[in-house]
Amino acid sequence: MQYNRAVQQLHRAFYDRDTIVVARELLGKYLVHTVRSAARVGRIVEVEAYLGPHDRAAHSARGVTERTKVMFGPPGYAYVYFIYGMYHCMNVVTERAGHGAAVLLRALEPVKNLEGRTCGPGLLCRAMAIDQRLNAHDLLSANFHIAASPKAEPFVIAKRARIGVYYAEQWAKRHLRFYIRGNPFVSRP
DNA sequence: TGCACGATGAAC
DNA sequence: TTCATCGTGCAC
Repeated sequence: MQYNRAVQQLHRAFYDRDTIVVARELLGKYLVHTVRSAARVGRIVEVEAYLGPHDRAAHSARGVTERTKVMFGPPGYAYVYFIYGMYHCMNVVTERAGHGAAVLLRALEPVKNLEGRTCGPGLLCRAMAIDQRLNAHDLLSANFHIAASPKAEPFVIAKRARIGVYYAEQWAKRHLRFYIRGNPFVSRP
């Protein structure tokens, strides 16, 4: 894989924009986590946008807490949380500090050094070796970041309702899940 | 200090 | 449809 971090790593300004725009543009980008000098790389094929405290489905809807404070921090940081007693989920914090928005990464297409399934937020974190230790980690770093893909292949973006947020009333119905149409690694096409 | 439940995934 | 499994948030 041709890869030049200096050229391809996304900058802070990428994340400091409207959350839906960031969510859509994260599709096709490469998530990179280097573990024991081996770069694990996956192409992002499915995401969900969580818009802020007004979004009833977002963790930030409960306000600033010990867990959600990262979501209210500056953009371009990882928000990693533990769920159902066994899985981790990874988000990318968006918009300016205090806003409380983030994009959940739901599925990856394996590119390099990935073993096991990567379709679904829990499996994705397991394959990428992402856990609580990476919570609040800056994504503008050498070992953990997101980069533009070396060869941008064209794709069509599909949008659907988010998964597992049935309790969020009208917010449960909004089409804030985005994925690459036809990609076999999407968790729920 | 206790307890209900969840941005999941796998089995049945 | 059910269950594993435990941190978080809020009630008491």
